[in-house]
Order: sequence, then structure tokens, then C-alpha cells
Amino acid sequence: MSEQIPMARRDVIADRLAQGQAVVAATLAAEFDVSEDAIRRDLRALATEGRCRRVYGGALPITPGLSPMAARIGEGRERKRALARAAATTIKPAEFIFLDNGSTNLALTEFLPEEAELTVATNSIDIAAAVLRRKDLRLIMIGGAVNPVVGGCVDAGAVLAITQLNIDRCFLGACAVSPKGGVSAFDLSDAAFKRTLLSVSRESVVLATTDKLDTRAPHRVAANKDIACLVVEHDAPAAQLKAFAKAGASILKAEPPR
Amino acid sequence: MSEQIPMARRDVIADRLAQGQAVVAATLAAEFDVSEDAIRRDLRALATEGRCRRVYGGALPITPGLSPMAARIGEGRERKRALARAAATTIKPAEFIFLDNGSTNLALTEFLPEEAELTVATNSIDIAAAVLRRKDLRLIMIGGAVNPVVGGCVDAGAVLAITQLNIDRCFLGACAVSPKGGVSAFDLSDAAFKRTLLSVSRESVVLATTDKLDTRAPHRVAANKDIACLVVEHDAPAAQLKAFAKAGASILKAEPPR
DNA sequence: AGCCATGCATGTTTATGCACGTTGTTATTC
DNA sequence: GAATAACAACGTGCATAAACATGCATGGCT
Repeated sequence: MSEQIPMARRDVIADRLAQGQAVVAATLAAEFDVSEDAIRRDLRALATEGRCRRVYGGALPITPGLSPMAARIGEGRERKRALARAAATTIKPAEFIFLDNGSTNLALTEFLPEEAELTVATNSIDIAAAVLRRKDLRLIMIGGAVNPVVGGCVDAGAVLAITQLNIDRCFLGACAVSPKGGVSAFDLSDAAFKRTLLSVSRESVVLATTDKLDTRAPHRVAANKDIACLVVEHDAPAAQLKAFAKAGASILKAEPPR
Repeated sequence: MSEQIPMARRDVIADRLAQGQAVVAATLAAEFDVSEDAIRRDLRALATEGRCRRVYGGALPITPGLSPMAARIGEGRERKRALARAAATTIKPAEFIFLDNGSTNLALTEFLPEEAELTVATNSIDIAAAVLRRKDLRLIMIGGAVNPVVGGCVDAGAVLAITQLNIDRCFLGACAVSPKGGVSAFDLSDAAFKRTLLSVSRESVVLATTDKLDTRAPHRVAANKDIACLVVEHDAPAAQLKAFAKAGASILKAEPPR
């Protein structure tokens, strides 16, 4: 009754992953009535496109929280908003701030104070689009080749461009945060960009949801001592925070989401 | 009653795709009682027009859900889409194209051919956001201070950035077009940017709605002879077009919007 | 005549399933 | 708690069939 188009199946799987669903190879095989091999091929293709994480038995959505457009993941959204609201309180009037890639920073645009005469720089297309709608903010876009996974510019040109800036406060899109290893990222270029960003910023703020605390990624970005302020959720385990406080970071706890 | 004139079939298929339906080649062949080859030819034509995505087994609508920019184009939407659809046909495979600021160029992103291996550069935030959702396109963002009126980067930094590029085809957001005065713009920096853009592009395409023909703006951008192709609406007065044709521009008329 | 949509024949590409050997996970045993 | 057995999931190579692009011939139409 229903005809099947191969690529359509792959799109359906991609959609589910983008919505934050995990998928099981065997289940998909039965559902679409193809062999598990075909499903595995799909998942492999999606994984190399960076659209999911391959695991034994199936695939998971792009790690806890890092996805380009799927920032609207139900519950995660409210948590991120609470985090963003808290982070926005660290901003002082007339500052020059930088918003790095990441869905949490996208949420932050909503809470930027209205009459603070802020100038905002970013390398993220989505964040730029959000800031552009705010007529009270000045916006500087960092250009370059756009990394489709990250959704922003992290190439050599982008790195060069931010070295021209004097940033008061940067908000680091945290891919992974560990008490021992500091901040790390999944993409090589992204990590290099973040390192340079830190070097041209007077203060740095890191927003970390609880599920990102005590996680690591391949590429090191910053040590604990480089973090001026760590914003965490209300339920962040105190044990994790000590190492950061010891290194000199101020810890800011967000209000619990309603 | 059941007699079909050939082109009607292609329109029916296009309609279904526009409604968000996926189509299967074999099913269509049976339904219209033609060979699958004929159907494939249709789908190929529609795909190069940017009206669907070609996949193994059939074709999928260009975006299964909705195009967020479509709403923002607002007034004149259908006219701009017709214009954009026509302009997209000038694009050749593997080209490096530049989309200048402007709502018409935003509409153009919807019709960029799917399988053409294009690289797209732009200085517009909204266009970048639209192109970013197309996973088949490579995207280069031109950065700089964002002009809130224009919605893109047109400052000295942006001008400097595009001098690094070798563009095959640029689509100029036409603010005003006159048979005598050529293309002109309302913003000083924007005009300067467009001039530089022209100088680094092999060919230039200008999209002009009928109401923009024979209008002028303060800052000159280009003379008629600098325009390789002028895309106009079906109801463009022929008198206006002669001057451009004489200067060497090819004139492309869009189909009337249904 | 020319034009154009179509159908058919050709060779090519793509997706799939199966067989094979390998790797990762779990259970069991000492 | 470490070693090992048992099993499921995995990746790869290969064969097959479907879908594909292209060239050419046909027939209707202006």
C-alpha cells in the first residue's frame, strides 16, 4: 500500500534523531521492512554527516545537547532558558560580548538586557539571525567557511577575524566540561576557534547543563583557571563544582525551571 | 475529458510536490500511463528548477515542512518566487555563486538546484540561515559589522573579505534599476560593497521586479554593460528592456505566477 | 520541413541482501 | 575480581536487481 523511497527512509530516521530520539537498528529494520544491514548503512551515512552518534545496537542524537537546529528539544529547552537567564545577569552595560556557537547561547539572546547598549559579536548564523531581530543591539558577524555541523564559522579566516576584536565578555558554547580536563570540544577547528576567542576576551563565561558536567571531548579548549564564571543548573552536583571554584571561577546557579 | 495535454502532467506532479507530497516514479508512470523514462525526465526538470529533491525511486518536496523565510517575504511573495525560479535556471553545476542582500535573493535560496554541487557565499544573515538548512550546499559567510537596515555586512571588512573570492556568478539585490542609470542603491556602504562584488564576479545576474524597473537611488552601483543577465517579470514593459539588451545583457522573463 | 514529447535499447549507478570474519557486550566460571 | 565462553552486533566484499542517464528512432503536431 505505501511505496517506499530509500532516501525518504533515511530522512525519517534523521528527523527522529534531530528530535532527540534514540533509534534501534533492529526496530527500524522491522518497521521499514528492510534488512538490518540497510539500516546500518543509513546510520553510518548519517553518522559521517555528523547527524548522529553511532552506538552498539543503533544510534543516538548528536550527544547531549549539541545539535544545529534542534535546540527545541522539549525539556532541554526550559533548562537551557533557565541557564541563559542566569548567565545574562553577569552582563554589564555597554559591554562588547561574544556569543559562541551552541543552542544554549542561542537561548541567551532572548535574555540580553534591553537598554544596556550592548555590542554583540558571534560566529553562529542562527545566533546572528536572532540578534538581528533585536533593534537595540549592535551586531558584528564573524565570517568564514560555515561548518554545517557546528552551524557557524570556525575556520582560519574566522580565527583571524576575532583577533581584531577586544571582547569584554565571551560566552563559550560548552560541548563538554570536566573538573579535571576543563572545557573541550568535538570539532578540531571549533576548538581552535574557542581557544583564540578566549585569548582576546577579558572574561569568559561557560554555561553547562548538568548532563554536560564531567564529560570530555577530543579537543581541549580551556583549563579551569581560564573560566571566569561557570553557570550551572540548580541540580548540579556540588562535588563537581569544587574544582572550578578552587581554580578561581565564580559559580552561578540558575533558578530551577518552573 | 481524460485526454491529457503533455505539460499538464508535469504541472500536476509539481503541484503534489508543492503540497509536500513525495512522489514515486513507478507509480506516476502507471497513473499517467507513460513510461518511467518520461516521468524521470519530468522529475529531473523539476529538480533542476529547484522545485523538488531528486532521490532514488522518485522525488521529495524541497522542504517537507515549511520554509520559514517564505512568510517574511510577505508582500509580492509570489512575484518574487517566480522571479527567483527563473533566475535559478541560469546557474550551472559546480559554480561558486554569491547571493547579495535582498528579499528576492532570499527567495532564490528555495530554488537553488539540488544536485549542482554549488558553493554559496553571502553577506546576508537571513540568506545564510536559509542556505544553512540545505545540506547539499557549501556556505561561506562574509562577516563584518551588520547593517541593521540592510540585514547584512557591507562595511569595509566585508568589502575586504570578498576581494579574496573568485566568484562565478553573483546575484545582485537590486534596489533600483534604470535603463539609463543602471543599478543603484540607497545605502552608501551597500553600494560600495556591490561595486566590489561585481569586480570579483565573472558574471552578474540582476533580479528586478516590475515596480523597480525605471527607478533610481542615490548611489550608483553598475552600468548596464556590467549586467550579464537581467531577470524580469512576465509583465515587464518591453520598452524598458531594450537599453539593457543593447548593452549586452541577456533578458530572462519569468513565467507568470499562477 | 522543423519541433518536441515519447518510448526503447544501451551501459552505468545505486540500494539491497547474504556470507564471511571481526569486534564488542554479556554471562559464566574459577 | 579476572578469565573465558557465548552471542549479538558489526563491517566488508560480492552478487543481484532495480533505478538511472543517455543516445537514437518514432510519431504527432504546428
